Amino acid sequence: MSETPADEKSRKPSRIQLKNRGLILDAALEVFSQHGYRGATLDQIAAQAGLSKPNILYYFGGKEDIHVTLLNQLMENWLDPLKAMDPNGEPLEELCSYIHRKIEMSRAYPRESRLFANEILQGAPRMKPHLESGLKPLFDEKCALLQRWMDEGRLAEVDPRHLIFSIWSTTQHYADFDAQVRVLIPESGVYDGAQTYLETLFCKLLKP
Amino acid sequence: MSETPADEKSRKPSRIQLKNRGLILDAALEVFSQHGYRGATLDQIAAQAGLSKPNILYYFGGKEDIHVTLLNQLMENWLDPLKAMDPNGEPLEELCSYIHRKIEMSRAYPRESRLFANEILQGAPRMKPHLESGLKPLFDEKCALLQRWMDEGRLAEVDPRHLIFSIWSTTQHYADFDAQVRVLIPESGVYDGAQTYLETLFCKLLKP
DNA sequence: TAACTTTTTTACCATTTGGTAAAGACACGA
DNA sequence: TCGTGTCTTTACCAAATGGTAAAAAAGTTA
Repeated sequence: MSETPADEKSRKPSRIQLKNRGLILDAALEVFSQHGYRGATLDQIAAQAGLSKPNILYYFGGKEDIHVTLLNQLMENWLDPLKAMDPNGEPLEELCSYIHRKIEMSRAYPRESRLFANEILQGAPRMKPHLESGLKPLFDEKCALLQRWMDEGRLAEVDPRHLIFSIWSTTQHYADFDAQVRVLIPESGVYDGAQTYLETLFCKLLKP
Repeated sequence: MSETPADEKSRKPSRIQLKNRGLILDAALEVFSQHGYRGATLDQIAAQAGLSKPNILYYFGGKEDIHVTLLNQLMENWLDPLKAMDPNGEPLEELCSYIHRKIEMSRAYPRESRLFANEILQGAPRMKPHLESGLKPLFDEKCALLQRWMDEGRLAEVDPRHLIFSIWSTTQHYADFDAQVRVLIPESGVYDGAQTYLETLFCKLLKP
């Protein structure tokens, strides 16, 4: 009669379940984003969450289950800024605000960025399907949109695919390579400088 | 009387030592670059190298020793392209050929790029000293050079530090996020497209 | 409060992992 | 070919790791 909370079928999660699953996912995000999947241990996650290891396995089916849950959650939020690029907006404006959102995400959610980076670095073993089914169609759609804007002469002509790559890489760099950035630019306010610089970079490139 | 080959003092490494240390380092590069330090195992490295685990520990002091050796080796080659930026050259030309060299390294040495990315992602625990003593001075020097060029009106004015970051991130992206790039651009010839795009990007930005 | 369910802890276990000891195989100069 | 030092293998080990069973504790509800 009783069911594991992790079970899809379980009716409504109790207050305690909600709280603890949240604690665990947050702890796991911390640990996975720092050490990658194989480098992270359940003990570390347990310690970070302030729970015992068996208690964690009461809420999740196992290490992999936690990781997959995190990646699924991530994928949704991660695509949002790109989705928000409006086909009916002003091209340059849309791109600038896309860049702006991406930098903001890098600043606000560096752990998520590193979790993603780790997964891709290691060959995306648990995420390739998601990339193909979720990211690829969106990517193609937005590439087509950019191409249309270029054909209409509203943006300078460049390869839209590499354009998107360069936006991703430059913005995520500040989260993913934080350790390096901190060494080279000890002061704070790095993100503000990045914001200004990247806006210039892409505006100069794309102004028709 | 006999000494470990790993010992600094050992006279000259024998033919066998040279070959096997090479095999091991190459195997370790493969494994570490894919799984990060904690995710890699000596057994994997041993299998990849075609040697037994104890045999590997005959040539290196331990897992960490191998990793550190790799990182040291890496650091040298990694700084070369930046070092090669000539203060007496033509600014735009120097920067373009720097970008060119960086892309070539991304194409030719993706494992090295991922090894580095992994280390930084995880907070650079074994590399922070190197970053401070090796990279930082060079970075500052080249930033000053770029600033001078800008002051002389030979380059457009931008923050040199973010300029360098953006060159690093865009070029290394193709090695580090290879798994993602492959999903989104299945064809070959990605690097040629990147070369063209990035040259446009930075030329438009920097043309005075 | 009594009965029942949900949550947490304690005590384990099998496997993997980094590493070692010591015997055996090999290379090579005298 | 013999002996000496170099290299490799076999057989281990202690610690760490993902995971489980089952009892104890804490909530919840009638």
